[in-house]
Amino acid sequence: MKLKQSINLAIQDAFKKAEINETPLAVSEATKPEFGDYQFNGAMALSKKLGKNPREIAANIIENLDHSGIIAKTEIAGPGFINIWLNPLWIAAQCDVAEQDERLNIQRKENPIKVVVDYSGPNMAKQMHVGHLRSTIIGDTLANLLTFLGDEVIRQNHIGDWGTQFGMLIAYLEEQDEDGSVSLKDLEQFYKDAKGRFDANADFADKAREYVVKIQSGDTHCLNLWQKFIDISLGHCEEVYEKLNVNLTRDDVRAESFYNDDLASVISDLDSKGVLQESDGAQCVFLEGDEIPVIVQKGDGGYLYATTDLAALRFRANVLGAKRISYVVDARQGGHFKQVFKVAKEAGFVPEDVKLEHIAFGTMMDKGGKPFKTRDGGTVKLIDLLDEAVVKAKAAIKDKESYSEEEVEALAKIIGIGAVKYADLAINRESNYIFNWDKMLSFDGNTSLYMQYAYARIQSIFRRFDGELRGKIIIGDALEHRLAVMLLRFEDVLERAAEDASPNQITTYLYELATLFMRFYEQNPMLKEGVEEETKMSRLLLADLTAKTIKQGLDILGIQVVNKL
RNA sequence: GCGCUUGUGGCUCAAUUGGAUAGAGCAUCAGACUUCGGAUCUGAGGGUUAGAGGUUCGAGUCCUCUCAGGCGUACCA
Repeated sequence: MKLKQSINLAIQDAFKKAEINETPLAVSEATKPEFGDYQFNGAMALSKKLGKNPREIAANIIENLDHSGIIAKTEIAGPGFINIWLNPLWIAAQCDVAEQDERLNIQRKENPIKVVVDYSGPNMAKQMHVGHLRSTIIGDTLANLLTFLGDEVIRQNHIGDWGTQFGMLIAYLEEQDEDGSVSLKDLEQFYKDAKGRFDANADFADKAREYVVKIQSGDTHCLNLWQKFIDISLGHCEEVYEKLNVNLTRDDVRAESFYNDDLASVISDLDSKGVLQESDGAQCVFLEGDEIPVIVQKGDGGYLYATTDLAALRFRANVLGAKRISYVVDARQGGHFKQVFKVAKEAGFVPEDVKLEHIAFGTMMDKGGKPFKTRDGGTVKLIDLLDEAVVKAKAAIKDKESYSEEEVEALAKIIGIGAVKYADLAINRESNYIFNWDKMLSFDGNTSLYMQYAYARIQSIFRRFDGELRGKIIIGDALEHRLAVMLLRFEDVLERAAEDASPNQITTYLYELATLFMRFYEQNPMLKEGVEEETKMSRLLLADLTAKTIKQGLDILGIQVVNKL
């Protein structure tokens, strides 16, 4: 249900009838219940243009506004706000439609586009660490969201599998003379050991350098070793994705190495476009207004990550046909992407109408506001963090006796992982955020557990209710009215979240919805004695729609729900 | 130095993109149970939105300056 749009249409209609020849401002949600459900603030803005008092304009709009359909009541307030109350019968009917519909009456986009979402992007030489968490789950949420709304989403996991370090790593792997499963169990250790060997032994170092050249020139033996290394390393990532309930598979991997053969043509194309310049022996593109150029080829002929990114942009726009390309990458790389996007457009690698965006996010901090590290200052492995979340969740489960061991295990997984993801997604992605176990595993406030609790409570009602859910929703009081309007807002929220690529708009909405439901639940009994059948059914239907909305919202965030908690 | 970015109650975060009296949670204090799941709900106190100017009907949001933090700044990714 595109609620806002429906109201906007009514306003537009009123504008026409009132012969106001302007495009009205969009309505917004009322800031307070006393102000109705929605408010129109456009009268003030028109005051100067039309040379009239805003309240006069507002009155004119209201006179011409249809009060027999969506809108039940309006009033002029303050300098010229129009407060709008929606028609309870209309709201109820819309909720009924949503409740009956698998997609909660949310239509797929009429004009879907192809969107590339580039996220996660782990480095194969190392294990995934906490720094990869945000990219992985924010990107996954965006991909889920756009898919749900009807776009054709192409997930791209741009893994780092190319570069000089791999010569050293595969040379060391070969020397270990085993299938790699043991020594590669801990990639950090393996890297350290390889580096130690590299520094201590000149012959080994020579061999490592030789292997770099060999991989890049397609030597079969070295490529096989490299492939083996990548397979094992990628396997570690997949373990993390599995635990995180993230929808990334091997099919989504389009590694740096994939673009290797395109790099020379990136340079020659830039040259033929006339944007290439030599500076200090390196091949550069100088952008207007920037002092430092984008270096695309080093003095020694080697390529850089800007080169690979340009190749990837070209591929995504032209071969994959993307109209929107979203990079979910740390905010610190903002400068890099700004430049690369500019070069890509200037060189004609990407058509003008393709939207390129850097979905930047802040750094994860510890309680003291410092970058998140282990006690001895090392990076925290993501897998360790997730395992710890499950352990902590298990400890937090009450009444463990009433569950089997498997059930506790399954429950702890969903709760623990869900808590980590929710806590991250609930925060405006651009700001740094403070990682706090106690807060994220709390049942109070805007947490995944509060949401899970609300959901489980509704499921509990339906376990007790052994009838057939029929009848229809009747708005009985102010609280039910607010709850119903909130439920109908879901699509607007999702659209906005998709537009801005900001998952926290979804979490904020879900929290408001759950809070409102809890109040409704306390105040309006369903299964208790003395509740009339009609009222009971209406309330059950509202509860059911709330549960479905929470479930769908969490599903987009990649968080599972449980029926019992 | 230059560039980007952030600054909102004691703490952690919101604020529908310029709208009305800046909202939540935690913490503090005070209430509500023969619990449709109290892991809940109701209420109270707590704010010069870092500071100073400006733009306009209207500013946490836009502009300028100042202060304080973070990050980036030519051949790593």
